[in-house]
This record gives sequence, structure tokens and C-alpha cells, in this order.
Amino acid sequence: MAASTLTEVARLAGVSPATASRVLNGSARKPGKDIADRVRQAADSLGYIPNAQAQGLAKSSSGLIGLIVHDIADPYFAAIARGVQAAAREQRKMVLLATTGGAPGEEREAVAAFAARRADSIVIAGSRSCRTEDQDDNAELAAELDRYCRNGGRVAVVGHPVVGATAAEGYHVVAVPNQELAGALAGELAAGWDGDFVIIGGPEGLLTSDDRVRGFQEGLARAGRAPAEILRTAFNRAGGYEAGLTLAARIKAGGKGTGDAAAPRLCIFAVNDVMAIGASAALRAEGLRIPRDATIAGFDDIETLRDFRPALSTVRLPLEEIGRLATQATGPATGSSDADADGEQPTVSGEVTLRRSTEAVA
Amino acid sequence: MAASTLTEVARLAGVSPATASRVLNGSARKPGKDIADRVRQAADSLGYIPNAQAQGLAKSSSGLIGLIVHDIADPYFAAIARGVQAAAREQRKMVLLATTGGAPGEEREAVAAFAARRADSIVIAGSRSCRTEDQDDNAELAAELDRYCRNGGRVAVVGHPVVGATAAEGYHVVAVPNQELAGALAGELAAGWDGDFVIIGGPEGLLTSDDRVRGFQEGLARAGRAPAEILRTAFNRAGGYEAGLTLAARIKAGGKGTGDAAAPRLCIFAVNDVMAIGASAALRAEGLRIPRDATIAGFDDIETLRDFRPALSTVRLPLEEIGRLATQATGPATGSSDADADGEQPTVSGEVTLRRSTEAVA
DNA sequence: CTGTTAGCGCGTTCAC
DNA sequence: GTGAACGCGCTAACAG
Repeated sequence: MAASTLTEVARLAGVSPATASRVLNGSARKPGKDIADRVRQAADSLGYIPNAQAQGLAKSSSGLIGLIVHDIADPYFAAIARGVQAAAREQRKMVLLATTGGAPGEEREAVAAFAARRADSIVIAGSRSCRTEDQDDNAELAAELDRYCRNGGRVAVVGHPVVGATAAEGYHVVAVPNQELAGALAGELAAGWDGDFVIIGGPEGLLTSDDRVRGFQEGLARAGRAPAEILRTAFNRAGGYEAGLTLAARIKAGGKGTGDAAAPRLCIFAVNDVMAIGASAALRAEGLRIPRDATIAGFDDIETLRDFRPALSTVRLPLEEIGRLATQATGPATGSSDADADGEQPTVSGEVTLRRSTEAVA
Repeated sequence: MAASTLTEVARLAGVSPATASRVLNGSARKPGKDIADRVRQAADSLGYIPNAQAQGLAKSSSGLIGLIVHDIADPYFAAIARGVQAAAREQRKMVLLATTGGAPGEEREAVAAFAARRADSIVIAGSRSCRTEDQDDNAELAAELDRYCRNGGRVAVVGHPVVGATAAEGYHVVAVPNQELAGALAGELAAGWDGDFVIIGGPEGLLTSDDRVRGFQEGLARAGRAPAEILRTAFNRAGGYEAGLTLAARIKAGGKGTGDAAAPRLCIFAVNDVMAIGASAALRAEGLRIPRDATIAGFDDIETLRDFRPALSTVRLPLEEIGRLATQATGPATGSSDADADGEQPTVSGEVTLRRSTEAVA
């Protein structure tokens, strides 16, 4: 990776490296118009590309933004990544990507790697876990982040604060009202439906999942309903499918065949869209139909999934904007001359979106 | 972004920076066991994190892999990105992400940015364009890539070579048999269907789209069919939807109502799955049903879309593996002691996958 | 096996 | 306005 250096450009232009640096990058001092042209010409005759590593070393900042996701192929994270990318471009920075599968240990490694690269800021998307088995890793992650912040790094976390992280300078949380929204969803669902509810949740301890489960139960309670049973499974399509099979068996056993208007249908709430789609697929594979034999709702309103039929009831989350906000929170102060307190937490809002998958059938 | 330096660690351990470096990183020389422990202890008592920028400057290599995609939120690219990420991890490198929307000009900028960061290699996913309006940008992109390669950088391009790029050292192409596969799809479709075909293609000049269109027409010809009409539109869901509306109007006009067995149904080939889904949505919105009123096939076999009903006939492409292969091609020689010629082009294979969306109805 | 020296490429004080 | 020096943090060639 040898390329032409600033020194070479300077020599070719017959000036000192310092001068060349001043013209090729924005410096306070403006070199003479004539000499500037000479340098610029020399530069692109040599195909000069500044060495960002050296620049970073000298200026002690890298122009890099680190992004941590569970899985970039998951449409949820992909959407957030798009927002991060867009905001990064506005800040004229590049994004470094790390995928961790959600394991706190790997997240710690990713943070360390970003710190090593002297990333200007780090955005952590994806649910945190508070299971006891992750306790140690979480502590190390928190310590790593804390050190990163103390060294001047800026951090934004989507959804929940990192477990055990002390609120340090430069540490931002983009709050996602999972619990409230899940409650609202439960309320609207309960208004048009008087049967039983079941929740397909992720593994216990996954904060996002837990919040949505809790919120949904609260919403049910407010509507005077009994708490829903909770099925725990993996936080992805496969998990949803598995739970769907279980429910299908139960429906078929209890309902004594489908289409029986007297048999109470089940209303299923899967804590995210991808799980809901998995569950739907399972039901269908078992010969059940939605919303005839059961109704189902998800969460997130993943764009790619909007064309599914029956259209999935869900809670719309502005994923791309979430990524954007998180990134902006770590950037330089926004132009708005408004109250721009450093500790201010950007908040996003979602919207309950009822569609065909939870429609009452005649 | 000030952190503790190697020098500080060395001082605290009472050794020279060089020695500290040798123990903290894998060097040829192994320092004494006793002194090594002392250094290591000093290092993590200080929370030392090596400065990758400085390491890169000194070693003239960065441990970075640049990935260029049109849009990271597009499931096609997201899947490839997952493969790239996985391979990068195996090479103990990090990935730098750039999104360009497919514009050659922005791709050129991205390559320059990667070169500036001294990325060890660059993976370019996403279709190239050969429209005359992109000619200049393409030339500059080719020049930029060429220079990057000459400086020792390694490049892998998915699908097509960069237009106008001279086959330089370190320049790899992961060939995707779009044309052959599209032909095979046409063949299988023609075998079970004797009506008309229509193609929904991307803008003319998009190489991937063009290949698939061409291959499909060839397949039709081999089956003794007349060439299909081609609708040009945007290479995304919106484009598919738009074309779908057009076709819906035509079907309704020509068929004089749906379900008329005498009216020839149309078989639609959309050059990618996302467009096919868009077209399906449009048909449905117009009251038409698949496969009753028209049949449709896509290309890519996007994972997230597999749960759609009616299940979409398509061509399965190992997207994740494509990303992995491209990345590996730019990495150090693979372990296989086999013929490992540098210019060898990894090839992937796909598979025609017929599903319900193209089923003949009774 | 360890310490010393010399860069890697660039930004940034300083003098001129 | 311009050039010469130094330092960013680390590794690689040498001495010892």
C-alpha cells in the first residue's frame, strides 16, 4: 500500500511539505494563489491521496464511526444501519461495522477494536441482555465503554443503557418507548377482541423483549384482561416458527377443527415482526389461517415485510431515524441553537398500526 | 481520544517500548517469560489499547476491508454484507462500509476514501452501469481502482468487472452466472406454460439487469418462444410496483375480467425478487390474483421474502457465500495447497426454484 | 534477548 | 506568507 506522499508532492511543486499540507487541507493560513495552484496540480498529477492514518495520528481523531449490530442481514439492523450511514455521511465520516450476534463478550471486543482505531464515536444498536450468565461480560463491556468515554469517545446506545454503565460524559441513549407502545398495542387489540392473548417473547433477560412483554401485559391489565401466557423462544424467525408450531397444535386440539366460530380464537403477540412472520408461517404450514383461526401482531413494522398478506398488525418504529438520531447524538452539536444540553436524550415515537392480521372475521 | 500509550506501559514496566511492543503483539522474538508478564500486567493495569492508526502507519497496512454497496437496507446487499463480515472476521480485519446508491461517481469517492484509509482490500457489490451518462464517472472509477491496485491494494467485484478496468494484479471478479440462470429459469417456465411472457427489467445499462434480461430471452428462444416484451423501470420495489400497475391494467383490459380461462394469462419475470414483490403488490391492489390471473417469478431468492404467499418462484443465489468468496479472494492465500493461481476467479452457482407463484392453475 | 535508533506520513508550533 | 523543526504512537532495523 505504498502511495505518493505529501512530501513527494511538495518536492514536485518546489515547496515545503508544510505549505503543501496547508493548501491540500483546509488550514488557517491561506498560501499564495499562485503557489496553491502549483501544489494542487502536482498533487493530482501524482494522484496524491492523503494518508488518513497519518492524519489521524497527527490530529488524534480518525473520522470513523463504529456501529455495532447483532446481524447486519436482519432487516431491523439493516434499517438502522442505513440511518447511521446517512448521518455519518453528513458528518463526513465513515462507518466501521461490527456484528456480534448480541453476545456482550463480542460487543466488548468490538468496542475495544473501535477504541484501538480511535473511532470518534460508537453506536450500539441491538438489545442488551441482563441474564446472569452475561453478567461478567456486561460488566467488562460497561468498563470498556466507560474508559472509551473517558478518553473522549462518544457513545450512543439504542433502546437501553448498557447494563451497569455509569452515566459518563458523552454517553447517550436513544430511548425507544417499547413498553408504552406495546401497552398501546394491547389496548387497541383488546378493544376489538374478547378472546385470549398469547405472547411469543424472546429469551428472558433480553431487555427489548422484556419491555415489550411487560408493556403488553400492562395494556391488557388496563383493559381489564387477564395476563397473557408467555412463550419464550429465540428472538428471530426460527424462534417464531417454533412457537408457532406449538400454538398451532394447541389451537387444533382446543378448537376441534378450524372455522368453528364457537371456539375462541387466539390473539398472538410476537415481540418483533420477524418472529411474527415465523409464527405465521408455522400456522399456515399446519393448515391454519390468519385471521380466521388466529390473529397475530408483531412489532417494528419492517419495511420489507409490509407486502406480506395478510398484512401484519404491528407497531411502526422509525428505524432509520433511530440510527440517524443515535449517530447525530454522538456528533458535533447540531445547528439548532436551541437547548442543546449534552445530556439530552433524543426520543423517538412509534405508532400502533392495525392491519388485516388482527381483523375480526365476520 | 487520548489513551495510554505503549511508551507509558513500557515505562511502568521498566522496559523499552520495543520490548513492550514485542510482548503485546506477536513478534518474531519472544521476550523473557518474566519480563513478559510484567509488561502484560502493566498494560492492563493501564487499560492499554494499541493505537491501530499508529500500527498501520508503521506497518503500512490497516487491517481494514472496504465494502461498497448501493444500499445496506436492501436485503440483497445486507445478505452479501453478512458474508463479507464473516470472512473479514476470519481474517481478523474490520469492515468499513460505504453506500453509494449505485452511482459510479460516489463509488469512485468511496474507493478514494478507502485508499486514504489504506484499506487492505475493497469489495464492490452491486451492479455496475454502462450508460453513456455514467461513462466519465466509470472511467474515473476504473482509474482510481487501478491506482489502488498498483499500490498493492486488492479488489474484488461481485458480478461484473468494473467497466473499463484493466485487469490489474490483485483485481478479482466473483462471477455470478446471471445470464445462464435466467436462461434456465426461462426454460423451466416455458416448459410448463404456453402463454405470453413479459419482463420487468431495471434501467437499461444496469449490467446485472441486462444480463438477466438477455439470458431470459435466450432461454425463451431455445424453447421456441417469441421474445418477451420488456418493461423498464427502477431496480427496486417501487419500480416493480409501477410496472405491476401497468401490467394489471393490461391484463384487466385484455382478459375482460379475471378468471377467464380462455384469456391467456401473463407470465411475468421481474429481474429481482424485490421488484417481483412490488409487482405482486400492485397486481393484488388491482384485484388480480397470483397465480390465477398471472404468474410471476423473481431472482435472488431473498431470505426475508421466502415466507411470502404465494411463494415466489425465483433463482436461488448464495448471497452470503458470494460476499464471503469475494472477501476471501482479496485475503491472503487460502490454506488449500491446491492450484491457487492469483488470477483465479471464484465462481458461484445458483439454482432455479419454482414455487407456487408460477404454478399452473387447474 | 534487550535497548537504541530511525523512520511511517502528516499537522503544527515556531522562527524567518 | 513560507520553511524548519518536532511529535503523534508504533514497528523494524540495527547494536549491545
